[in-house]
Amino acid sequence: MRELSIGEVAREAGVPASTLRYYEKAGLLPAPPRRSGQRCYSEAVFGRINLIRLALEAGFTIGETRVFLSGFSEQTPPAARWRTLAARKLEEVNALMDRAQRMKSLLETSFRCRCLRLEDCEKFLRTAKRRQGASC
Amino acid sequence: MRELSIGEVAREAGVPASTLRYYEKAGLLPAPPRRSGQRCYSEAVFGRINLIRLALEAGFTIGETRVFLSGFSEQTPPAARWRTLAARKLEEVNALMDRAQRMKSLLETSFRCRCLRLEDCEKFLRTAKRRQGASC
DNA sequence: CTACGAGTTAAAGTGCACTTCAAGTCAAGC
DNA sequence: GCTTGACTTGAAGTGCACTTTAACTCGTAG
Repeated sequence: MRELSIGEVAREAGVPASTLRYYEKAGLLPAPPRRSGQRCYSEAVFGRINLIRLALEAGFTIGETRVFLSGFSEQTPPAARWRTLAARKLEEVNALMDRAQRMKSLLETSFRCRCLRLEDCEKFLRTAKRRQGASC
Repeated sequence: MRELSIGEVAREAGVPASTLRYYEKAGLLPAPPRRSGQRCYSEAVFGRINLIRLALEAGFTIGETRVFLSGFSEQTPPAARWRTLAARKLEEVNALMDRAQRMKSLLETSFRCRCLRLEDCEKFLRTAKRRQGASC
């Protein structure tokens, strides 16, 4: 299997080397073996990096992402702690999608309509807050 | 129209008073008239606060939110700058929803399946990254 | 008159996710 | 042997969105 320096991993993954070191110190990336002091990665690291980026971009903190990842690497069935986190995060992700959807509606509507006063769009907002589909 | 102190607004809107002052200094909330030095809000402030929270929760920065709000309050047709921002942000919101959807799929799948090794789920991830619906 | 709670300000502090810096190590090329 | 470039470390710095602090002013109740 191909062996990669931190610079190569950084280039291919599109993540700064400093970030990879940071993830390692934070416990998100396992410390790879060293060749004369330098990190020597296998290609498997890319999958791990993708998981980390996905989790962080979905709103996980570093600490939560660590638990999330540990849930995958344990040999035992998913730890209760991980399942709890996953369930809670699923709700958060749902809430995030809700907000994003509302913002999206608001942006799209504001392209179509020509509210001259903020108040009008606040009315839209109040409607959009609970159910979407109001006209402005 | 009802006049409200910063404390009342804070309580009813569920936002700390310090945050309202911060929004004012940042140019997100218009400075309300003062009664013997103290801020005297009208109920209209709640709509504005809702807009701000929605924008921030959808990933707008403070600066972007300021432009976004100014687009609504101008008497002229939407400023070009605002339309540009809105278009760009619409794309970002779409990307955010994409990532959230992938994270959601990943979380839901990891509830259903029992990956014993991280690698298996990385395979899922790679599939999920482009199109969703892979089985683990 | 005094005490109190709620408000005011500028300025400093916080937590997160990185990023940059300073000083040093290492292998390869000239 | 010396230089170069990529790497190493711990520590300090950055940007954002607040939050806390310190010292102060008000209006009202007792």
